[in-house]
Amino acid sequence: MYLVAEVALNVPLYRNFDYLIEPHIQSDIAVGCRVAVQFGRQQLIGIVIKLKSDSEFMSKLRPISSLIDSHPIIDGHLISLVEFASHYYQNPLGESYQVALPNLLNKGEDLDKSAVPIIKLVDQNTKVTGKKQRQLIEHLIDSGSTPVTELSALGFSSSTVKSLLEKSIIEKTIEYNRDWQSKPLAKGDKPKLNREQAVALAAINQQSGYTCYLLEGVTGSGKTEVYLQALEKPLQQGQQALVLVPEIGLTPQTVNRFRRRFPNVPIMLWHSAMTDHERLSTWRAAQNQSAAIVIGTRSSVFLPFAQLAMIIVDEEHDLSFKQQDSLRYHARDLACFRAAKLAIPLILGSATPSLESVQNAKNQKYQLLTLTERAQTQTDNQYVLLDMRGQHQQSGLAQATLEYIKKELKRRKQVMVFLNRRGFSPSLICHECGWLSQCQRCSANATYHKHIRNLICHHCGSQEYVPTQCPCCGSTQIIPAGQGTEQVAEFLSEAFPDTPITRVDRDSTRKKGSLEAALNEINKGEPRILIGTQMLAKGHHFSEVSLVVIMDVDSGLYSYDFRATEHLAQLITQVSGRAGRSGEAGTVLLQTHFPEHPLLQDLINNGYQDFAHYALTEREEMQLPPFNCLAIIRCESHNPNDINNFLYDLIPEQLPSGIQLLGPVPAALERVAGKYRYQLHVQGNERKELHRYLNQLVSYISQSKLATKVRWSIDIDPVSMA
DNA sequence: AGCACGCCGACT
DNA sequence: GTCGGCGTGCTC
Repeated sequence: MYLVAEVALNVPLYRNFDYLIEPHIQSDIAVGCRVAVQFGRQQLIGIVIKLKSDSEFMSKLRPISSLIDSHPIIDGHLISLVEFASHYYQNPLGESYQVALPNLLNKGEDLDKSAVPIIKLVDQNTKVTGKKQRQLIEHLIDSGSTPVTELSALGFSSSTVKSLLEKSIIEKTIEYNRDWQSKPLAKGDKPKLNREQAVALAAINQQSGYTCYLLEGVTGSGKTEVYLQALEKPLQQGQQALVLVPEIGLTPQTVNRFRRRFPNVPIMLWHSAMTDHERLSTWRAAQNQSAAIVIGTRSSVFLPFAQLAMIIVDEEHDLSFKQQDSLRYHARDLACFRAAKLAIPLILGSATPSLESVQNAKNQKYQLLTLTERAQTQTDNQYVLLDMRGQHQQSGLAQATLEYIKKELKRRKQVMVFLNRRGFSPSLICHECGWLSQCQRCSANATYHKHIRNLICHHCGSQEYVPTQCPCCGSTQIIPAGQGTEQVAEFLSEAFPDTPITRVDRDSTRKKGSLEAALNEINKGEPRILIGTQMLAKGHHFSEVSLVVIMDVDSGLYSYDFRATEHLAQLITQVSGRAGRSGEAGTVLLQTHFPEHPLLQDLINNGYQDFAHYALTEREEMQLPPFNCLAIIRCESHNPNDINNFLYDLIPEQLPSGIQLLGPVPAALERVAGKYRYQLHVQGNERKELHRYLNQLVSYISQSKLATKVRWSIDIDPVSMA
C-alpha cells in the first residue's frame, strides 16, 4: 500500500516533493501519471516519479489535489531517459520533464481530448468525378490517415475535404489507424545501391541489438538512400523509427522523399514551427503507434515511441542538436543512450562528422561506415586558396576573386558568396578620431544597417540612428569599417550591373515566404550571384552554382574557441558540397591571409577525414575534448562583484585528482544587455570523476547564498564557449 | 521560479 | 498614518 507519491515539479530546485495519496485515487495512481498539487501558495502540475509508503517529511505532507491521468502517460523507458538527462546535464528533474514533454501536457491538458483531427477513408467504392477528390482518396489509400493540419501542404484544399466528408467517403476523427503495421510494406521506386552503400546497409542489417554506426559520406554519396533502405527492416516488422534532423534540415523535400519511398506508412513531423496541438498529435501518434516514422528536430528525441526500433541522426555534427538553455542536452548523445537502453541500432550520418564522433569511431565505440563514391553527376571540386596579403580589395573581395566571378558568370553559371556577417558593416568608424560605433549595453560593436540607416547591436537588439557627426570629435567623416552581406550585395550589384543578385540572410528573409521566393528564383538556374550567411550554407542544393567564395576564412583560424577550426573545416566542406553538382567540377575559393596554414592545406589537399585526424592529434596534445571532459559554469549579473564573489567561492583549496579548474574568465562577450558574464571551466580526465565532482559542486551552489545574487548555469559538454 | 513576509522611506 | 521598495526565506 503506497501512501506517498514523490513528485517532480517544474521548479529550479534540485529535489522532488512528497505528497499524500488519498484513498480514492490509490487504485489509479502510478509512476508516470501527472498530478495537480498545492506547492506553497501555488497550484502546480507534476509527474509522479516514485510511490512509497513513507516520507522523511511525513508531518508536513499535503495531499495530492487531483490525479490528472488514470494511467501513466510515459513508460519506464522514457522516465529513465529523462532521469538520465537530468542527472547527466545537472538539471533539476522537474525542469527536465518540462523540456521533454509537450507544452499542452505540462499545462495539464487531457491526453485524449486535444488531438488534431485526422481524416480517414471509410468508403473506397463510391466513384467521384473531381480530380482533386480522386487524388485525396488515393492519398488516403496510400497513407491510411492524414492530420487535417497537413492537408494544405499536400495540396488539398478544405473544399475538397468538405465535399468528400459530405458524401461520407471520408470521416474526421481522432482515432488513428495502426493498420500499417499489419500491411506489407509498399516501397516506392528505389535506386540500386553502389558498392559502398551496399556494404554499409549490409553491416546495419546484419546485426541486431545496439550498435552505433557512424555513416561518413561525402556530399552526394547517398547517405539518405542508406537511411531509407535501412528503415525497411524495422518498418516491415511493424516497428517505429525516429529520424533526427537539424533545425534547417526539415524541408518539404526531405519529408517528401521519405513519404514517396514508404507510401503506405504514416510519417509524422516534429519541429518548432508546429502548433502545440500539432505537436501533441505527433506525440500521441508516437505513443499509440499510429506513426511509423517521426522526422523531427532536437526535442523529438524525447518522443514516447512504443516500439522504437531504429534512430537516425542526420548531420550529426550540427550544433542545433545541442540545447543552449535550461536542460542543455545533446540530442545525438541522448539518442545514443536511448538506443543502447533499447538495444536498437543508431545511425549517425554526416559528411563532416564531429571530432567526438570520429574519435568514438577510432576507439571502436562506433562502427565506421564510409561512403566516398559520389553519384555519376558529381565531380570533385577544385579548391583555390586566394592569398589576400597585399591584394587590392573592394568590399572585402579581392580583385582576383572578382575575375573568377566574372569568368563563371560569362559561362552563364551561378556564383555563391559566403560571408557569415549580416548588415552593411560590423561597425562605423570616425576617420578623424577613431571613434567606433559600439553598443551601449554590450561589449560589442553596433552593426551598421545601411538601408534602414540604423546601428543595431546583434547581441541585445538595441537600435539607434546613425549619427551625422562623430559623437566624439564632431567630424562628419564617419565611414563603414569591415563588410557585411548587405555591403557585398550592394558592391556586387554595382560591379555586375547586368547580373541579378540574391541576398540570403536573416534580414533579407525576415518576411514569411521570402526565403522560399528567393530559393525559387535561384533554382530557375539563370546566371546569378548569391550572397549570404550560414543560412545559405546549409541544406539547400543549387545545381547551377559552379563557384563558391568563402570571404572570411581567417576569423575561423584564430579564435578563442578551440572548436572554431573544426567548425570552419565543416563549413568549407559543406559549402563546397554546394558547388559543381551538375556534372562538372566546381571551384571553391577561400580568401585568406594564411594560405600556408596547415589546417587549410590539409583540408583542401587531403579532405575532411584527414583534417579530422590531424585536428584530433592537436586536441590530444592540448588535452581538450574529446580527450578530456569539459563543463562550463556560466554566471551573469549586472554587478561584477557578485559574479566574482560567487565564482571565486567555488574554487576549493584542493581539487580532487583528475579535476582541473580554469578561471573565472570573462565570456567571449564580457557584457551583454548590460549584464557582465564570466565563466569557470571544469575539466576532468575521466567522465566519472568529473560527474562526481560536478554533483558535489552543484549541490553546493544550490545552497550557496552567493548564488542567489547572480544568474548561473552549468553546461556539460558545451559545443560553444560563448 | 513564485510568492509571502518584513522592515525602511516618501506620499495621497 | 499607509503604500511599496526589494532583501530573505520557503515550498513536500
